[in-house]
Amino acid sequence: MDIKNPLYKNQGIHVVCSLFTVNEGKVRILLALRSNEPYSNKWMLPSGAVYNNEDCETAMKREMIEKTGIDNIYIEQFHVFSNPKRSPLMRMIAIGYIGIINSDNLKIKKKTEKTQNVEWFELNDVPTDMAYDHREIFLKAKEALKVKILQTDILKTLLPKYFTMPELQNVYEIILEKNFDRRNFRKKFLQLDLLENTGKLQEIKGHRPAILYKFKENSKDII
Amino acid sequence: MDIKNPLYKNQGIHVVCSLFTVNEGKVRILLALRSNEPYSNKWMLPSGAVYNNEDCETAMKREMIEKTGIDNIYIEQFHVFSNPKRSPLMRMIAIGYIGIINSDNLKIKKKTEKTQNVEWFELNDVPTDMAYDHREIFLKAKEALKVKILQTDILKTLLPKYFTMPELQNVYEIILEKNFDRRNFRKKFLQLDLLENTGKLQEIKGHRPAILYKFKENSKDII
DNA sequence: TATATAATGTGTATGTAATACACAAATGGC
DNA sequence: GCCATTTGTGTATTACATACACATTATATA
Repeated sequence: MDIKNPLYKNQGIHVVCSLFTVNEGKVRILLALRSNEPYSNKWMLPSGAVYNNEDCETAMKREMIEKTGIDNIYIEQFHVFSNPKRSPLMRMIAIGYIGIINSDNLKIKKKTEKTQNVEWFELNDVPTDMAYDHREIFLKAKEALKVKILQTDILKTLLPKYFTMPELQNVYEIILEKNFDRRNFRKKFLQLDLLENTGKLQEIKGHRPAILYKFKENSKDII
Repeated sequence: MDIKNPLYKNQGIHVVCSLFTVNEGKVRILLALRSNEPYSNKWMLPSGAVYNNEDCETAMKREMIEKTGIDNIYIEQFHVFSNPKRSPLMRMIAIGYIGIINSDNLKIKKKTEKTQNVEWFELNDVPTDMAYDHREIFLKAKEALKVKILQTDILKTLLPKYFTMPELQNVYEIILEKNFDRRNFRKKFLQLDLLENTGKLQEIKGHRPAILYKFKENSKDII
């Protein structure tokens, strides 16, 4: 970071995103591989500095497009990380964001000069030795996601357009780290009146295919 | 703010606290009167700059002691305010905190050079033309308090040591901005097994006095 | 074509919590 | 002693959460 650049001279404010998606029934998070020091060759959460002419949300979306090529994500701040030693070079606080995107909308743009080497990791496969305090940020984001999946309608953003009931249940079980009874889960979800049976079936071999559901248009929040 | 001071040169990070308490059955918030420009003579939420050798929580507690003389508060961050125009002099982001203190613990220290003119306002009497974007921060803090009163045990910190069931219900009704049935509220709260009947009665004239309750030692969170 | 395999889909009974609602009891003031 | 005011209590109904077992639909294979 060039601290002479007047856009963020001595600014010390970073935004950092834990971007979640679901695809092939797995919950995944996007990481970027560092190519420079410090923490060269370590994985990190996509992040960047806030310019003085933008708010943090704008900065976070701009950084995501620049560094990962991913556009049109839903983001929400969840925690500020401000340990004075969290960055070895200079004092940097980080505004932590949760990002949500569904895998249908996932079109990674062309690489540019700023684009980093990014990859989706299953939640269980996230490396433990990440750059900076990003491991801590990731763990706290997972906790924030638990709350949000129960209290908001981010689920609609997270899931692909069509999904089966077992897939939906699986996403809940992975995020909340607990298991549900299949019959009760289905009953509860259907009576929330959020889902629409598309009449179509999953294409799968070897056993009975599941019904494909989608979210109703204009369905209200879960709460 | 002296931007040459190396402790927070060009730092641009503020912490700001919405400190709540309950006394005489009323929910109140602490405001400070500005004596300097900008916004001279307007009320503001207690706030201050984060030094480079401390995290935000430490800075918030230090500022509260310095500016208001109030020590030993429970604080929790709830939102970052980062509109580039929120402060007219320079780019300042604000980490918003909710603070909770019970009125028994409220010993305001002696005035010092830095101490501001502070006052407790009932939630309904908070002035609408506050300094900076502090009105917006206050409104968002009230919303965050609604969530926290339902999902955490801040209630124990908020209330004085002894309180009556109608007082408790009143705090809930003010914060959540809705009314409860007296019988059901009491039943629900007692079955949570958080309260202890002290056997004492409220001292009041003109009608039946209410029983004084206190929180049980080591009682678990409400959730 | 009959059977096995592997998953999905469905219904009912029970317990627990939320809601709705009306009257009796304790104090102070007159 | 009676009134005014506010607190304290119980019960019936409804909605939601939990526990649990068997039938159905598809493919694979003998």
